[in-house]
Amino acid sequence: MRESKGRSIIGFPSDYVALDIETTGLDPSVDEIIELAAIRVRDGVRADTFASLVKPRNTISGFITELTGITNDMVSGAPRVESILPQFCEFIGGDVVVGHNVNFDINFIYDNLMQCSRRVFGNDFIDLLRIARKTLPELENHRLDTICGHFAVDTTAHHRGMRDCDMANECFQHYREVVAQRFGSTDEFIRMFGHKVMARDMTAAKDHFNEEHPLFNQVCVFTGTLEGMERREAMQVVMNVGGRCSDQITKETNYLIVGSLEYSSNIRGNKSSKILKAEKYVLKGQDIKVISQSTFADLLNEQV
DNA sequence: TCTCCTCGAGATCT
DNA sequence: CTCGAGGAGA
Repeated sequence: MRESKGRSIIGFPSDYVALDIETTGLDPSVDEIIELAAIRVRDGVRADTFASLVKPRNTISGFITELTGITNDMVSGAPRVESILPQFCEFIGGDVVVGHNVNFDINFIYDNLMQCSRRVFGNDFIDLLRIARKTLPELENHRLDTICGHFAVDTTAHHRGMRDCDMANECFQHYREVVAQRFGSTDEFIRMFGHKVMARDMTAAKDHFNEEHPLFNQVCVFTGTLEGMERREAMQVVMNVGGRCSDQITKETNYLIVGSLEYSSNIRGNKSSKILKAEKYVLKGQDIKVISQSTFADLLNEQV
């Protein structure tokens, strides 16, 4: 299904189409499009727009009217999807499509276009939700209105097509700046996206260390899932006290910090390969300390 | 060291 | 769906 769908990509082009649709529900196989909206951007500025209500075959539920403000009266004189969707797609052309959780919109467009025109919608797309999660991990959630709140973007008339389109597009501009600020540059962000954070890529946030700290110059390896903190954060803390991080047990390893292994697929409470490897090295006389997360926390807080 | 795989957890869209 | 963690194999 959806064989010729475009690919989800990460990027910050200056030419693209931002879009948003409203529907009668969440499921593309049973629900219908009731509004289409798009903004064509050229050289980073809004060049043209497209907006239209769409008349569905079934009536719009009270819940959806409450949510979007779109009533059955409003769509009674609107075009059917089979007549307006091809125009919409013509407006989009071959552009990269941008939107918040745009995969949702793409699926509705793909299925409807296939059904009424036997054509595929193969445009590549940039899902701003992915960029938001990577860029603003500290937010409590990554719903569009929450992100707009963070960037002080106006959310008046939220859940109408053109407004959501504008909101997402404004957020896109903000991501550019935040990404450049937090990752050095958009190019660096794109390069790192989707790659595991390797221990060797970590750098300390300062260059002066207390050489008496128990983790100073100690090589630390993590296994399992930590509680209340991501592995990346933990590695950062180690770096910041002058320690070093590695992804695998070697002759250089000093500490193995063990998180919870119960969520891991092929482990199921058993020992991970890193633990087994560490125990082998210990038998050969190497001094690897296998410690729990709480012991790790104690070491960090130790004042010398 | 690198790429590709599996699995479970956790969100977001209307 | 996307992501992180760990594993297998080259």
